[in-house]
Amino acid sequence: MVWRENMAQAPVADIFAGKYSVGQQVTVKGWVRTRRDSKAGLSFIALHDGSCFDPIQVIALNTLNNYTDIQRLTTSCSIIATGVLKESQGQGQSLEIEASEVEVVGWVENPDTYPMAPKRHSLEYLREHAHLRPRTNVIGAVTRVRNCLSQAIHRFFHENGYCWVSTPILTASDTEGAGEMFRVSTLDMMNVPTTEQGQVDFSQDFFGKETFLTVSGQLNGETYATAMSKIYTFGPTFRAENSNTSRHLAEFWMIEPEVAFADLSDIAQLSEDLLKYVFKAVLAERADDMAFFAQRINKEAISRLEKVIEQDFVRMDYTDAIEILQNCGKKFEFPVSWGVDLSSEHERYLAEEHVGAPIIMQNYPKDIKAFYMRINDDNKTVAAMDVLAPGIGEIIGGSQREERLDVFDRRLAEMGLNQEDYSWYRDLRRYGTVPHSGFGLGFERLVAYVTGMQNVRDVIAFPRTPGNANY
RNA sequence: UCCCCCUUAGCUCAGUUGGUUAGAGCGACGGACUGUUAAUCCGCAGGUCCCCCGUUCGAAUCGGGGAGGGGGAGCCA
Repeated sequence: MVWRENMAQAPVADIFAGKYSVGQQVTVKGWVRTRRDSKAGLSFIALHDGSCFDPIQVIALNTLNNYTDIQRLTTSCSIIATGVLKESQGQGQSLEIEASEVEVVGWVENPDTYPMAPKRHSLEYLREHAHLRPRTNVIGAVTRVRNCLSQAIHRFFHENGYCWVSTPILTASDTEGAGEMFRVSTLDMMNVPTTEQGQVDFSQDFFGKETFLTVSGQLNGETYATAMSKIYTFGPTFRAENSNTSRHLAEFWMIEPEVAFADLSDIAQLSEDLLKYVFKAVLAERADDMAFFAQRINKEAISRLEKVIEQDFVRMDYTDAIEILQNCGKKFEFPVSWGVDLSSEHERYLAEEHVGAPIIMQNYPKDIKAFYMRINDDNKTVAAMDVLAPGIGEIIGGSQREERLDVFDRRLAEMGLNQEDYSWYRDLRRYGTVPHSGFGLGFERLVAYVTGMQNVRDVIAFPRTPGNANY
């Protein structure tokens, strides 16, 4: 064992997992959630250390020499408690620690104004105290589930022979078409160098050209997929869009698998397998946190995941979806006809009412999709797919990529894009081209869907949104 | 970027057609009680009614502007 078990500190999760036996001496380190005093001459301290949902109960007898201090403990004081692990005499918990020593490491000054009172707070309020909110039940649970999902995603890809590629965050490619980009520059903004034409002279900038934060690792990912066969990226992504919704962040994390010798149906199946795998992992590994979400956030948090794991995702062609929407007898704010992009109300109707489960929507009109998507034989649609989840909407967007150089060049020309700007991307089609496909999974949307949390700002540690980069 | 809503105690919110001293619950604090479990009971403290300007004898309340927050739409993941 490289990492020796630290006998001086027992994670609360390990205690509840039975890694310590009753009668054994243990030391726990963490923060006070609540303290209750009994006239029987003892205090009950609920201590949490983030390792699991439940706090451990520490019994502090009034025979401790610092018992008067212990009676002043309030929420979030940090303590180290050592004592014997015992079966609890009270209801509500199986195990507790009868402390022989309780060291107060850090007090909470002025408990009256400490922002995280032991009571229910609104999620909006917690957002405004983002540095203290991980100490709460909700955000602690979100944080563990998020971690569980991250680990499960890596495990899924690893077990299936995928290679994790870290694609660049800084990019000079401003032609990715996925949205507004953040500029990255070391130029003196008070004294910007200009060209003779009066434009900003980016040749004097750090990289000698205009650079941005990435909006997608896909194009880079394709280069590695056409060598390593199966790759994925998992990293931060940036969009400078002025989006103010519960589903958008300026900085978010995205998982982008890219697979050579794979067509649209392969990638659709991959998305379904991946989601089911991570759903199972969360239900198995974070039952405690999921029970909390089911109790307090969304009654169906667990049952709907169980249901989704059981059934096949419904595959639906865009063209069929349009027909369903036109014939469903429902009035939509935006009328539906073949060629229009589906809006939230349409996607929500299909996923939540018509099907009641995740939908894999496929084969969209080429005019509403990106330049790199593969043209279908009908010459009207492209091999694109979106996974629409009930309650959250688009969670995955992907496609088969256009691998035929002549078709690709024609598409570029149609869209008024320059071949020179895509020289290395075109090379992939010139040198040993191969059908390949991939998708992007919005990680925060995934965490929100799994937990039932309604706003992606509550499932990332420090959300960045227009007008807000605090902490 | 567009539409709508909100801002009153540490937190969540009431606050009548504009009227004198702005309320409740929770939290905090003090006490009672108790192998308790955001426990219960009693008590106490706590307010720049988001900011600025205006209308008025008088503004938490009405009008204008600003700031912050939320929901929805679009963009997308």
